[in-house]
Amino acid sequence: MEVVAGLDTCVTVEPDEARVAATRDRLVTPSEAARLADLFRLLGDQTRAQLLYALLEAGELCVCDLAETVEVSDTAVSHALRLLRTAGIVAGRRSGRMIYYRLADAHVRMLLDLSREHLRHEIVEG
Amino acid sequence: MEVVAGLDTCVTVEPDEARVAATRDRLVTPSEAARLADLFRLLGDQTRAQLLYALLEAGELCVCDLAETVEVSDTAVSHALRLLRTAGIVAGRRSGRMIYYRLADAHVRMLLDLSREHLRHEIVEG
DNA sequence: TTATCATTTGAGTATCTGTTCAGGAGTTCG
DNA sequence: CGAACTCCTGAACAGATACTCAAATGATAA
Repeated sequence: MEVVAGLDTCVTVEPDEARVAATRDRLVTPSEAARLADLFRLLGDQTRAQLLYALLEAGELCVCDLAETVEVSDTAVSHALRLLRTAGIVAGRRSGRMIYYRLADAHVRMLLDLSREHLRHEIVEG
Repeated sequence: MEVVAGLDTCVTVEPDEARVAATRDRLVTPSEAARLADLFRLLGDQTRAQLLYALLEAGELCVCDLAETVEVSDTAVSHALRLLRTAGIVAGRRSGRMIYYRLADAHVRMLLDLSREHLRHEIVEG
């Protein structure tokens, strides 16, 4: 806990190296953080978020109904769904000309639920 | 449930207008979705995610320790923290020259926890 | 005071991203 | 077959974004 010499960052105080090392051990690894960030980034777009919450409510919707619900173009929905599909967040089922999409990940469903509650409580509490 | 005429999208099948309208009623509003997307977007960056998970483990860390833990520049950490601080996700406490940051939102803490579990289970299950 | 340290801020820049547009692939029906 | 419909794909463009660098702020110590 003494002063450490010869480094370039805040080295004159105690909880430095030991604390950083201890935290880094239990921490998510950089690649885990990258994967988590990838997941959050997919939810972090208004169009995709609306699509996911629509699927959360309706269970299953085709692209054109999703486009109408969210009020964006079919093409934009299709691009958005491709990202979500590639990540395993949604899955599609073909029926004739239509493709019905649904949520395909229980954990994501929980994340959507939890954060919606977060928002509603936040509004109440101010 | 009959065929509806005179519209521009998939109108030849049943669950169209009624289903869209019903979904849209119970749905999060566009502005709610925007706020939720804003929240997720903040978590959707590797640097910020690592910072948040570091704070989740350590409880409280100063900027320079965060920079060392996450291995990015102090300036980049400061920019990242400003976004998180503005959104109310983290809060800072000044002590001398240092500013110690901590998680400031219980719901975000739950989101971080839940999604970390999601990742670890996903890896086990394939 | 001056010097040093921790953090912040603003500008500049390169990269990423979400949309639109035009066209293609797959399906159904006449 | 061809027409109509649903959906997907790729290119291109505008806007967002995350970093670096240089400079400023706030605090401690000599």
